[in-house]
Amino acid sequence: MAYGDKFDALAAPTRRAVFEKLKAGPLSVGAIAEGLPVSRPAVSQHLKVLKDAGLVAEARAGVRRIYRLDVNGLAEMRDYFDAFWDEALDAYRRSLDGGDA
Amino acid sequence: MAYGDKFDALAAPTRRAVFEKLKAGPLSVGAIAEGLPVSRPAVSQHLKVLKDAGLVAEARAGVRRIYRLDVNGLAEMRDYFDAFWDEALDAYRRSLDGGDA
DNA sequence: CTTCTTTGTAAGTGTTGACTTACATATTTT
DNA sequence: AAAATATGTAAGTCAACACTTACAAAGAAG
Repeated sequence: MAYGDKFDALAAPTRRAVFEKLKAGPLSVGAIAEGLPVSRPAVSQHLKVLKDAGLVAEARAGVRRIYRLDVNGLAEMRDYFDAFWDEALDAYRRSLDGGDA
Repeated sequence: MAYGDKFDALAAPTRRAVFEKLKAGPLSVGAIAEGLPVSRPAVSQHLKVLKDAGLVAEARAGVRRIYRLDVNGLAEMRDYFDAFWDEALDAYRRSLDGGDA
């Protein structure tokens, strides 16, 4: 739920690959694992991390599980960056103002 | 230089703490380490990772080294998110259009 | 109901990396 | 030039974690 978990989740390259595959649209676990250089269980584990971090969501369809990006989680990260950006620029402006007056 | 390194760099909690401290403005290594629950050399190592990732920059001032946020690196991450966001929304819209027509 | 498909989970392994202490280096100060 | 300050680097340790294979579960299909 915290953005820290999201950064953590996106740190591992394979997990980022999984994440980026879902950018094109919802996919089953098998479809995600296809083409990736790791085993299918590994993909399952990565999906669990991404899901716990709130970056992907899951829907059951028969025996398959369809994963998709979680728009709320994405928005949280974007907001974090926007806020960070604002604060950093703010501090920079302040340093110019009162820097050596 | 790739955004992957940036995600990597921001994955470790202590390193994120270092990063966030610099949000308020440039600081020396000692000042950054102050209050953090790790040794000063650990902070030096974290700063190296952040610098290699292009997230912070360094300036020498006498015997001290002043670290500050690297605005270009921040912009790269923001751009990555913006692009990701756009692509994801695009795919979502396409799925609504041709989904079951 | 048995079989096949799709997925999650358990257990084990090897590597990475975050951290520590000890030391080297460079600049300021006296 | 000697002492003190501020930092980077080397070496070693310990835990976390990404990955594997083997197994369990649950629904689809024959």
